[in-house]
Amino acid sequence: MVEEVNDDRLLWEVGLPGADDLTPLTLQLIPAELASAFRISPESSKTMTDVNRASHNTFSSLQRWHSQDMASMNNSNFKAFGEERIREETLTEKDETDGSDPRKIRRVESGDTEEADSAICNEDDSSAKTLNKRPRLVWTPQLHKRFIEVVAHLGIKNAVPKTIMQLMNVEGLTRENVASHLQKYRLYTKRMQGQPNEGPSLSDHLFNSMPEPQSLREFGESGHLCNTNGHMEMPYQPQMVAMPMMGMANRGHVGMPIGYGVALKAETCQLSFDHGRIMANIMRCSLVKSGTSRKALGSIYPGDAF
DNA sequence: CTTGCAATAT
DNA sequence: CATATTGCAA
Repeated sequence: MVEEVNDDRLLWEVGLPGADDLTPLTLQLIPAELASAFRISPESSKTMTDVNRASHNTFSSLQRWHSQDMASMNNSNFKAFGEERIREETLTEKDETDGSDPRKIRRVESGDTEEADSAICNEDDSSAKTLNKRPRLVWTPQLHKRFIEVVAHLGIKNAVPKTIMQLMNVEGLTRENVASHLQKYRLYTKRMQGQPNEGPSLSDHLFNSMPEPQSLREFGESGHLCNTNGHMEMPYQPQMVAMPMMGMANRGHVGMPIGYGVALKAETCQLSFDHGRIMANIMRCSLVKSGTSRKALGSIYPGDAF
């Protein structure tokens, strides 16, 4: 899995919109007002040459960076994400175009698809038999962050397992997973209120290592980030970008936070690395109604990783 | 049917 | 310890 990152093309193929999904170069992509609203500098007309050059530069940067920091990438973040990724790929299997309930994916087949599985949960076959069990979820920092963000954006009122699960939008994540984590999280926060700061309980690494959600909204809340259905659109698509970046990509700001049920669909973007952060300059993009394209490069909302 | 919780199980 | 399950009462 990880090795595939070495294939440059993969970076651009995995998860990127297909040619048909993209707005033709000839079209004006962002209305002036929208552009200013999101502080996207006025678009100078780009030619195919510009686009290609940008792509090339990006490749170069990535390659340089990749080979240069590959060593340091061998640690926690990277590995943690790798695990998460495997899980998602495993659970996702084929069907990725909506449909069906991920919970039902109880691994009906029995022949192959073993490799990933066995790595996580091997065990004897005595009782295993046809009982294909979903590997236990690992709440990686990335996942937890996602969880925290969603919980923070929902009111305490709405922060219930089902809703959280939906908003997290992580393939394979079940309501039970969230419920369990939520239960634990609540205990943690409660315990933290009583004893504001105590000995860094060597336990809750995850919770403790993370800044508490600033605005735990008391009420339903509305406005930004929520569409008329009361749902937020912020797909979690870790497989979108080359893996090595994931550990450090957080907090990279791309233009302006975009909410209001709108997602940024980028055609090409140029990435650079600054102080360990990924800076992305979207050269061509279009605003799409959120939820229409799960394959969009990414939806951006305040604080989201890119 | 979903939640929240506590007790258990893995 | 971290998660998953289960049983029950809202």
